[in-house]
Amino acid sequence: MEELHRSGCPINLTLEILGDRWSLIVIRDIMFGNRRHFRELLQNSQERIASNILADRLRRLVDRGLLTREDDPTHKQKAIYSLTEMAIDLVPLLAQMGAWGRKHLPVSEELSIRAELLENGGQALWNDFMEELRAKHLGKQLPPGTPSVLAGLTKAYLDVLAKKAGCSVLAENDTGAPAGHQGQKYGENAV
Amino acid sequence: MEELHRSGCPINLTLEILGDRWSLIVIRDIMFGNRRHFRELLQNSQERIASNILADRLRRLVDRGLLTREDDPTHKQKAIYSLTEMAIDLVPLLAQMGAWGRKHLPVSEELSIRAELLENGGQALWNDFMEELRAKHLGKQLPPGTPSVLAGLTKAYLDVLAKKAGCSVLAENDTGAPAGHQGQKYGENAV
DNA sequence: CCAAACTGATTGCGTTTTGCAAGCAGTTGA
DNA sequence: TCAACTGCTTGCAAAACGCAATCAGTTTGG
Repeated sequence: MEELHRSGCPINLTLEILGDRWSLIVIRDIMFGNRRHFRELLQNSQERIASNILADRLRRLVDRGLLTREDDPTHKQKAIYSLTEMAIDLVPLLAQMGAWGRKHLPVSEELSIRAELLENGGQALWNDFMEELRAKHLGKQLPPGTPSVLAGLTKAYLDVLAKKAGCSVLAENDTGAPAGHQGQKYGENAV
Repeated sequence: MEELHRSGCPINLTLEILGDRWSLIVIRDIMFGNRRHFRELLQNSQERIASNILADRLRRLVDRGLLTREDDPTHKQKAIYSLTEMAIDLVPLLAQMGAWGRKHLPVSEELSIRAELLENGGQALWNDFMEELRAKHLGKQLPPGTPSVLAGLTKAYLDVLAKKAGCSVLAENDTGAPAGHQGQKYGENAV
């Protein structure tokens, strides 16, 4: 019988799985960047993850039940990585991490807009986003006509990018409405 | 000019500070265990942190603005470590980590009771707890008569311990009221 | 039909971090 | 005076990390 865990504390057990500098980066990219293949994760990585580290983390996350790996029917060599319910449940944690980082660390504007929207949307937005992830990764059916949270986040990100670029070229990207706002469905900082 | 950060993403920047297996354990013990001295952190550590790792983490956390270190006036060699506002702001993150661990990992009953209370208390309880931490670590004044959140969490922990011990000796620790409940101030799973 | 590009990785190798045990100089309290 | 306590440091082996190059099989474009 081997010593499996340092302690039974929930925070410690969570750290034993997620307590390194790459695991949550990989999950973030799959979750918010919709990267489902090895090369997508490797080449679009903002933080330039090394391929051996990526391979190791994907293996570990599959082992530990946060990801599943399946063959891509369109390509005999391709693997598709999907989030499990366990990983989808990390949405509130990632939202809190983003909020804390935004408040205390030197974040860049374009990369923090999604964190800001997620923070302001509160639990209601997180729940909608998690339902969307369940549809995308677990095959769960979604009510038709459901607006995509991820699309909203991505649009806001691109709008900031365009605006920043526009400052030095042409400021022509304003649509009139503030980026990312979708009516009044989600409260600002709901408690 | 050196490369300081892998990217400006809030989640990444947070991981650059907290993304290891010990930093949040140290903060947890100072925050919930009220350990303020090196030896307290070393010897009461559930996870048996090594002294060189502890020394390194304390130094790093002070460097990065999460802790302060000051001399203890009662002992020329003693150092007192205190949380900064930056660290106190981690309460919601730690609460989410605890909630996730409780849901998905093999936590022990006595070590997860505090996480459960913190989760059920929601933002309102977190705010009260943070105010209490500001009083303890930053010298902020608290309205007189304020009940201690930490005391409630600790009592619940000890009650579970006593009940577990009592099962094999004498089951005499029940007070009638469920452990940790303090009237109806904090909602269950408020959204 | 063949070469180029793409697929998910693996290998080699040097550096950094971790983990464990022991030790240390100064301080305190009995 | 002396044992216990204070915040660490040191030495050393093992593991993890990070980088660059590479690999074999698959698909695609000409």
